[in-house]
Amino acid sequence: MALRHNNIPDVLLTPAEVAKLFKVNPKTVARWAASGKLDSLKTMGGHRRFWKSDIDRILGIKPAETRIGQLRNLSIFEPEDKRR
Amino acid sequence: MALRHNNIPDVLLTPAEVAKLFKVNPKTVARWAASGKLDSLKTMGGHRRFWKSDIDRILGIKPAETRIGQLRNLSIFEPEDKRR
DNA sequence: CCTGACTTGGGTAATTGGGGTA
DNA sequence: CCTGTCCCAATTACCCAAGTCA
Repeated sequence: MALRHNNIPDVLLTPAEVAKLFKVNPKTVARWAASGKLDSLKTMGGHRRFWKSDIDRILGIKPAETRIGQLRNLSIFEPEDKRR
Repeated sequence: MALRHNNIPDVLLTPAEVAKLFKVNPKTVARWAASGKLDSLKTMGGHRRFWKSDIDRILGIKPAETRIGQLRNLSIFEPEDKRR
């Protein structure tokens, strides 16, 4: 799994990041989400975030790892006595 | 294990942890709390902590799919109207 | 030519990110 | 080192008009 500098895997992507991957306008990505073509969740402020696993699967880059699987691997979900 | 106001066992997350989960800046999480969009409590030093169950729910993760969620699924911790 | 479905781009308001500071 | 707060620029959401095409 791709790890960031802080050892936390990238799970969500911003509209701009998705747009760069597909080489489309960020506005187009928003329309994909609005029309249900691409699943997304929203921040408390209403901005969209996309599941990296969805994007990877669509791009055919990686054998899809489930969203839950990715989240489970986050260190903050480990038992507190085994952190760090 | 921290107990929430409704006596349901829960886990607390720091602003940085919540920020990573939502792929936003920690300062954004602080704004959510300051504006009442996200429930939080404050440590004795004035720093915020967030309820993991809140984050899970917003992210669209079913309780059964998380560690703490497994505990919450015990019927004795479930609200009457939601027991199964 | 007209029509309906769809896509694209502009304008505006709101949210977010990053710097500086405490 | 992490966080809270303020400021300002960048990003995004949403609405709506203009354009495309069958």
